[in-house]
Amino acid sequence: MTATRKIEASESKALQKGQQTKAAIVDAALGLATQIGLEGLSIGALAEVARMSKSGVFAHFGSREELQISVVREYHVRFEAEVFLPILQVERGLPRLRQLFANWTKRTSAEIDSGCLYISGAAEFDDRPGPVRDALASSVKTWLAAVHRTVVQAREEGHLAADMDAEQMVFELHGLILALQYEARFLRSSKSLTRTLKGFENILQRYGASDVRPLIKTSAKRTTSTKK
Amino acid sequence: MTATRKIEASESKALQKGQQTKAAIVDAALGLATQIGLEGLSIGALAEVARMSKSGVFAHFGSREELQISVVREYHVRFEAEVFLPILQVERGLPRLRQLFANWTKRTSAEIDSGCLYISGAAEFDDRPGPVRDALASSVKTWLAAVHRTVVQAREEGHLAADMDAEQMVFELHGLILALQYEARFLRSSKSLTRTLKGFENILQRYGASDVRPLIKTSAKRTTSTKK
DNA sequence: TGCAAAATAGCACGACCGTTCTTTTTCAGA
DNA sequence: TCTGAAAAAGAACGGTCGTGCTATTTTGCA
Repeated sequence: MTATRKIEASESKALQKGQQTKAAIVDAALGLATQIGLEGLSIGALAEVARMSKSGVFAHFGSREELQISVVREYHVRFEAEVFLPILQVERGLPRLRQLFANWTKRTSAEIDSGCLYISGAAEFDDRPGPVRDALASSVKTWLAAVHRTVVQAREEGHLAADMDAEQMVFELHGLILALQYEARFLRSSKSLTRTLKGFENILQRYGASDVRPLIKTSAKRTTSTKK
Repeated sequence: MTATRKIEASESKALQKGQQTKAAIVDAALGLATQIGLEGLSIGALAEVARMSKSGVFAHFGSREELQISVVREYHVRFEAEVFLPILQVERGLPRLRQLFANWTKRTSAEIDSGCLYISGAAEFDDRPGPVRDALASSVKTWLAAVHRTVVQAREEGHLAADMDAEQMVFELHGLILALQYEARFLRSSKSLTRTLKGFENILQRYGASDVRPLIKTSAKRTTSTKK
């Protein structure tokens, strides 16, 4: 009893300290991975950035693969916190969908210099099965499902056409983001952001957005749904 | 003079033989690169596939970078031959644009197993300057310019709205292809092809295509004109 | 057929990789 | 302050990498 409590206490304290530096390592690893890719992420380079020894870094993960998975998980948390969670405070329907795409676009634009793990990771692991790929795909699917839910809500609120295809719309929105990343980051095209925003308005119009405005502000006409 | 001719003759013969095996190496390298990426392409693995020694392979290129560039160039040639050149025999305007996108989609679909160098390469080299990146970007820009030209022609033929934004349309088409590749190859979604074709029709309608035919229902290869 | 030259092979190098094992340092709790 | 465990460092391993250098084989023409 007493012995057990003692061990637990020391463990929890030690874990706190250990995971603190581990978090710092993951933070540095995330920076490296978004720049040179998950595959290019090496423990030696990471140790140099983190100002630690190779084995010191390695001990926190046990394998390179586990390190990569930790990076993916951390990216997921940050992506969610930056893009998804804030939109929950915007009223359901078209306003929230607009804010979602605005956040998504903003994040992707900010990543033109750093790189998006969901995109570079997909290219690296698209035919490389394993837990890293699984973690990546799981995160992306979670996000796309959230986008889909937001679209469906907008339809339910009557802000989109009742017979519109939500999955199709998500596919097209995803395409805009991918094109933004590709043309801005790889082709260094400066017009990509404008094209993306314009494409979003086109899609909204296509799917019968009742209120097609280029900007986000003001309130929607109806907050209650007319049709399910 | 005689010496010159002799040297030239022997060189041309030797070059024929040399470049013959070199072509075989590049062919094998292309297969490897589309699977594991340009960065993952190693001379050792390539030598094994080509059933040659490492140094035997290496001698043909002088550096790994030169090998990568050769692969990019070969990919460009094949892409052009498969996607671009055939559409020149279709009448200008909307029919040709339709055929272009059909070929593009077809190629991308076929590459779900093998991988598209223009997409994986972009992710790998988006912030890695150098001749490989230049070769990749140059090829992609050439292709996108061809797409743009085809769109402009369709507008000039009166098949698209006179005031439509050609660059914007190309951007959105590119997004569809990228989403197709991403969702089919990485997320293993079976609906991607249908979504891409539907998205194409949406875009055509958006930009005022005078002849909006659904590509999905009519499986027959009914082109508006086989020869013009 | 002989011969130069091209094509290919063999080999070794330094560098970096992930990983393991051992030793040292750090640090919280009694 | 002492102590034992956790954290970090150090060193070494087998492996692969790209790339030179040197032989050997193959090739095409006089």
